[in-house]
Amino acid sequence: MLSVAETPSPSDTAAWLAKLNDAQREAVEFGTDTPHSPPGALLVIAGAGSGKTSTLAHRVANLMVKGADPRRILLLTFSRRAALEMTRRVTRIATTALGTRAALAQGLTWAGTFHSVGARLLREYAELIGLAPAFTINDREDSADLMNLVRHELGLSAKERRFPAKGTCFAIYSRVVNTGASLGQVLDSAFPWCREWEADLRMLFAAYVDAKQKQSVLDYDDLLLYWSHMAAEPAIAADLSARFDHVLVDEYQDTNRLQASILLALKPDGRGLTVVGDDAQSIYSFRGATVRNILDFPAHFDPPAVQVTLERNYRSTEPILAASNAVIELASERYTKNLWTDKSSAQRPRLVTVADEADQARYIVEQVLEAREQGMTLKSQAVLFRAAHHSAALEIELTRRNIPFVKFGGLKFLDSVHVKDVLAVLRWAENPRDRVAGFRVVQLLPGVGPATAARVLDEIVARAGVGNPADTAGGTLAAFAPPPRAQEDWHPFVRLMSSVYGRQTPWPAEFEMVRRWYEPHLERNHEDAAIRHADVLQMESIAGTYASRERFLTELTLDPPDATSDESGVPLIDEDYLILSTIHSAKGQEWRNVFVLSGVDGCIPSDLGTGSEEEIDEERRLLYVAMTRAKEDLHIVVPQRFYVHNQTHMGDRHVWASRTRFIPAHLMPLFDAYAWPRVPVPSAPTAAGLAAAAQAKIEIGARLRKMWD
DNA sequence: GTATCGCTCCCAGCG
DNA sequence: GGAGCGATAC
Repeated sequence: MLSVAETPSPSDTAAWLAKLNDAQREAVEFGTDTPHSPPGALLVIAGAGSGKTSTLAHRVANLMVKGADPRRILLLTFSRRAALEMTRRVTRIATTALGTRAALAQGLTWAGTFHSVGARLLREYAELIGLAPAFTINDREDSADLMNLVRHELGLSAKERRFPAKGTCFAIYSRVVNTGASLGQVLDSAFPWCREWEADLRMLFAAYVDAKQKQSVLDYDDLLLYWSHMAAEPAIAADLSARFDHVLVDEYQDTNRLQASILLALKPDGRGLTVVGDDAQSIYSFRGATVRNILDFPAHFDPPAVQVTLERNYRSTEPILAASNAVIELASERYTKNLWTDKSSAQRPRLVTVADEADQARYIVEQVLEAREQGMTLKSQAVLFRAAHHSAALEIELTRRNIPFVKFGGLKFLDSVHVKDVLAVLRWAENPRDRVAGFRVVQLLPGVGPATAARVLDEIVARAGVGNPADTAGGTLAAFAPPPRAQEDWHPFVRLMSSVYGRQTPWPAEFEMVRRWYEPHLERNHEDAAIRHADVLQMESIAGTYASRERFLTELTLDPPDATSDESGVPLIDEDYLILSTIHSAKGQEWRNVFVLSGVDGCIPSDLGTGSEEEIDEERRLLYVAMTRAKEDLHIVVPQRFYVHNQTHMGDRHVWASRTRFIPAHLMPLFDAYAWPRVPVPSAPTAAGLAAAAQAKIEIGARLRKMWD
């Protein structure tokens, strides 16, 4: 990604740094001469494609070269994928730079997401802060389920006016935690239709927190919240912050206030702290991220953090960059730079008008195959979209044409019922107090519903008292009198649970045992048991790669497989396949050929995200992120007509869409605009004439078809 | 108390 | 188009 710097490097600079440009080198070398007594904080503003990952990796490697202990470097990334990539690159660079000391690079063990590092630290310090070390972690769905249990117990579900749904309750709670704002503020700004429930919500959240603590379960937010409180506790704070000489954070524009507070607690004076990000690519405010973190970062410290800006782009051609810059320039608030590049090209980004989603799919397939004919692998091409379901029509067309693809983002493996069932057994085994898991598992038995399940769980907790419920839960189940209809299934169930509570079968054989127990229930409950069974088997092979049940559960919750494909399972690594991805999941990546799906108002911006100026600006940044993923060729496809799926019997069958508002008419000269399929027009057609002709043809065709709808 | 059916509501992005 | 809910049947 880096190209050779235009000025020769000074003679005292090591050869492995010579490839960096001046700004990159400044970021890499800042303060590294005194790695054991680092100077103040460093902020690197890194534009799209400016060699950010490489710069950060070089900085880490450089710290190690100058004598920093890799075991005392904390590297926080946005995703596990990014952490792996970073570790890989640091190792490679360090191997070049360190020569015989290259093995040092293996010591970089503290690289991960805020959540995974938090989970690891919390297990270490659990006893000190009154947390059961065997705590289990609820994903978003589990958390919402627990919120729901509590909601029912408090009688909030029986209000005459409908109380917010479980997911909404959890979203409100999560936002309060992550933004540090008050409940009232959050309701006003993001959930105004729930305003009337403030008092009930407050009560619900208190009970939810209480339930989590009694059950020794943490949700995602708790991983940050406990960490933040732990870091603020004087007795632990000193120990915690002394563990790490250097803390480096990637994608800082997408951190929230809670995460910022953790960093400040770890490095109050900013010494040894490096954050990297780009405010133009901030796209996660829906989960509490605030661009203020990066904007206000320098002023947090005295003296203020040193700022380095990387604005040379090594990724995209000049026309792609010009169009991207123009799009982001229209933001109402804008803080940074224009990117520049010396990669020239005659090809402007394309703005392609097609009739409808079916034509959009056909256009993409045609273009993808044509590019492949010319030697561009499928893997170096990607289709990006705002929401996971936007790619439905395309997926059908790709399957029909036998084009393999892998889709990132959207519905997760872990969201399916059968996967959650199996995981619930394991989570309940790990932590018998986990009520959501237990509730789910017991009800798998035919004849057992919520009432029986609640009684079973109550008895397990009562019998265990303050002791370890894993010791007594098996006995409690054995002694329990099941309802008559569940009689037959009860014994195998007790045998299974006693075995897993007592850890009688080593991991991963235990998984197989659980799977075998689950199979008949799977077949009984699901028509499509065969497909689901394949998922469970796939999970079993993943389970085999983890050292223990606890590791498996933690890792799977914090880093679920993020890709799905047409067939179950991800294609083999050496196969070629097209990339489909939500724009959010495309963060940090790049492809030679990029298609942006449905560049229309209602999709980008999403019709759900046009409430306020801030929301619209975030949607604009999303388009900017999508556009700047492209290296050589960029297609923004604009279908003119959408079928409405969610309609009443006699409802209108389609809507007309217009080009995204983020590309207004005066930006059109930056694009190569045309309609597809191309329509032959006699005598020197103008682009506008072509488009109009195509439009007319489309409209007439549509009307003729509609006669028979 | 549990299972099932049909109706209604609501719909993104993610660790 | 799917999840979640209430009403109804076992």
